[in-house]
Amino acid sequence: MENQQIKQAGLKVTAPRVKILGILEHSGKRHLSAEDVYKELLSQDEEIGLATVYRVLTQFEGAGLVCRRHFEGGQSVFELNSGSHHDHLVCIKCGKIVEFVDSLIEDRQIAIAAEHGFRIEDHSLVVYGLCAGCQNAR
Amino acid sequence: MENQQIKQAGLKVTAPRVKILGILEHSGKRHLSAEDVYKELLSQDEEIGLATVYRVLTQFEGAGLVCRRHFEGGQSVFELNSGSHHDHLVCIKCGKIVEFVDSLIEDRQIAIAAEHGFRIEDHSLVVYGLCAGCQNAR
DNA sequence: GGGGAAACTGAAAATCTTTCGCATCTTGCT
DNA sequence: AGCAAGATGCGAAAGATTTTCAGTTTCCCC
Repeated sequence: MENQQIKQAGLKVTAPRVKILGILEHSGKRHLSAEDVYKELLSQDEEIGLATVYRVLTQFEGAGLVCRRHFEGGQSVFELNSGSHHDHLVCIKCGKIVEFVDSLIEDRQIAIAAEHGFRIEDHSLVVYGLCAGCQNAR
Repeated sequence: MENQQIKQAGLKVTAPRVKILGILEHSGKRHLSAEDVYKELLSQDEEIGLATVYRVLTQFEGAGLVCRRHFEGGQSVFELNSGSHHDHLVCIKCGKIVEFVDSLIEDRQIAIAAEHGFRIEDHSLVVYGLCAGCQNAR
């Protein structure tokens, strides 16, 4: 259960952390902004401040439990770290997010970085477009 | 000259716009934050407010003259739209930015988007790492 | 070449997201 | 239970960007 993951991350098991991890695991969406998490907590009548949400999410990120993504639009979104890296397809109209992995692209990135003398630490590929539903909707 | 580009964008030709476009074209760097542009204006003794810099850059973006990029680190950077799309390699230590284009990756993106029913509008691929210089520096 | 409406601008105030400061609680260990 | 380290909540602060508003400028037409 959640407590183990938190403990293994070297963090104390506290109510806010357990709640937040629970929300990340059981909310319908895989990608939540800090604000989303906060609203969800409020709707559950939890007395947890927004500052704590940010702090906890940042700690979880440091511990490798979640990943922080900076899509367009100002705020960051967090998602549970599912182990494998993946990229995103984001619908600019409805916000729908599809994850994908493509080893061909990954390989090319490595090759390109090498050509320029870079050692890759991380990367972010986001494709913005209209999903099938939104293309028809207009 | 700059005036034509501004006029063609449907914007009035004003001193701030001409100056800012000039800076984007003639400053050494291709990637400038609003703050960078503002500082450059100050160093030229121009009486142009930061708000105007943001307004102008946003208008230029809407007109397709420049592209706005959201790299990690809070602030956006703007670059002249050179016509062709390209991706970026960013050094997380010194901030060095290298542009690249890879048709293999572009093609895969299109194929992947199609598989998911998306129509691509835009995309952003940023690879973060350490450039050759920074790898040695430690 | 002047008049005026629409567009533009600077400065300050307002927003928005995220982080910090600090006094007060909790957790984990003894 | 008892304590020190670590957490939390709240309000304030910070940083980036946007808006407001009143005064200015540009552009088009006569």
